[in-house]
Amino acid sequence: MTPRQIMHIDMNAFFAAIEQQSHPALRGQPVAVVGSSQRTIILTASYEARPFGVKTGMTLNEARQKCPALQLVVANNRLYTEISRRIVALFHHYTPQVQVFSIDEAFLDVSGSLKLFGSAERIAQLIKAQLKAHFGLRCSVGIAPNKLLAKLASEMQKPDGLTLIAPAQVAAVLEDLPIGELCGIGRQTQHKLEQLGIYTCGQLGRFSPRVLKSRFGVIGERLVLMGQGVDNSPVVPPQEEPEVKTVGHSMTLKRDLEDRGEIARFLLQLAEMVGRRARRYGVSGRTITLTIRYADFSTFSRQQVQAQPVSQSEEIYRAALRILDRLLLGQPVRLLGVRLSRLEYRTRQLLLLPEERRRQQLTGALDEVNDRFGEFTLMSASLLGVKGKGSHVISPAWRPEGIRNVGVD
DNA sequence: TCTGGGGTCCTAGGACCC
DNA sequence: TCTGGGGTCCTAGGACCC
Repeated sequence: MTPRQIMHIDMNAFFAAIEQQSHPALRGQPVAVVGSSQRTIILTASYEARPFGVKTGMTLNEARQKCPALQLVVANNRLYTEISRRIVALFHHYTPQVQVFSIDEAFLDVSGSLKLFGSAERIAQLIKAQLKAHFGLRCSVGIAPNKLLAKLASEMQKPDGLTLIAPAQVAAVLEDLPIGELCGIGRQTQHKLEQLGIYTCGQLGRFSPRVLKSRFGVIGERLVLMGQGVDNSPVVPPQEEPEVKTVGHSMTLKRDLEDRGEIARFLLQLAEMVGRRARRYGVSGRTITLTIRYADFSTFSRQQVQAQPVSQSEEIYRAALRILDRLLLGQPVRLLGVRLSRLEYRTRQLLLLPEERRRQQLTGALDEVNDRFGEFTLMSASLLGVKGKGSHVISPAWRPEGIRNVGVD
């Protein structure tokens, strides 16, 4: 069996680069894209800002301290989404096997396209040239026999990189590579592995799967394979991706709240956002989860199962409120979240009572107006007292459609 | 002005049933 | 007074990704 040729494409400083393209004055400047709310963080830093130490996840204060000349730009989600869609369309010129991994990352299986275009490297060069010509954007490309290694390869050269890992090079590349470099091994797992004396992928690949399984459960066996660079997971195009399993929204409040009435109004806002998206997907769900983060950042959640699946904002709101009513709040609340899960995709229109159907139709019309004119153009009366819109910032992890599928099968 | 927001998957314990 | 077990559903938390 000939090895697959998998490509991972990572747009370099995607949001910041787009802003620099649309605002020439920002070109060559240290730029950071941030959310619109007050308690936001750095979403993306341009390559001019990175040498100062400005990084994703930083607070604005910290970033400004490190780089006083930093230009802050509020994220323009619609623009990023549109450009992402056009870039994915460009990828489809080279293969139908495109997996959108996030708004700025994709996997391409080009194994079937080599005869047409010559080689994977050639395809990468063509894509890079087109991204530069059409969008003025750079990317880092990794080419390898599987997704795990392609992703690793694309990380190796930034910005504007093109890195190949041929099957014969895999063992040498991994031997001394720190385990934390692999997608799927985060800080906690890295720390636990290090306690076992495992620091490099080479060591991980030689470790006993049985011992790791006893410590890590199912992923233990996978970890050894990852250390060996083995990953048979396919590139999954959007139409084959599994259905979304949960729909939720959360928001960090402008200031910490103690008043239950105020908290309830934000819950209504979140329930409305969740309900509207659920209805747009055509789903309803039986489980509603309320998440609370206290001022000290400790976070917990409580859930409630409904007798029937729901998608109406009001029902979601009432469930969230019932959960809140049972809680004794120990501290001021910093963040609120509402999530709908155990989703069902059947819309059982025929089973509805006439009254319920009328209400659904009304909600549908409300959704349509909101979709066209933006969040909260129309809303329940009790929401009118809430100042400001939902910030609705998307992160680079946002995807145009479908859901993420990390993992090594 | 310390620390966003959207997801998936796994685990562990308890309730409950046969 | 003894201390089975398998299965499912539910809950809460934590690790991971961008």
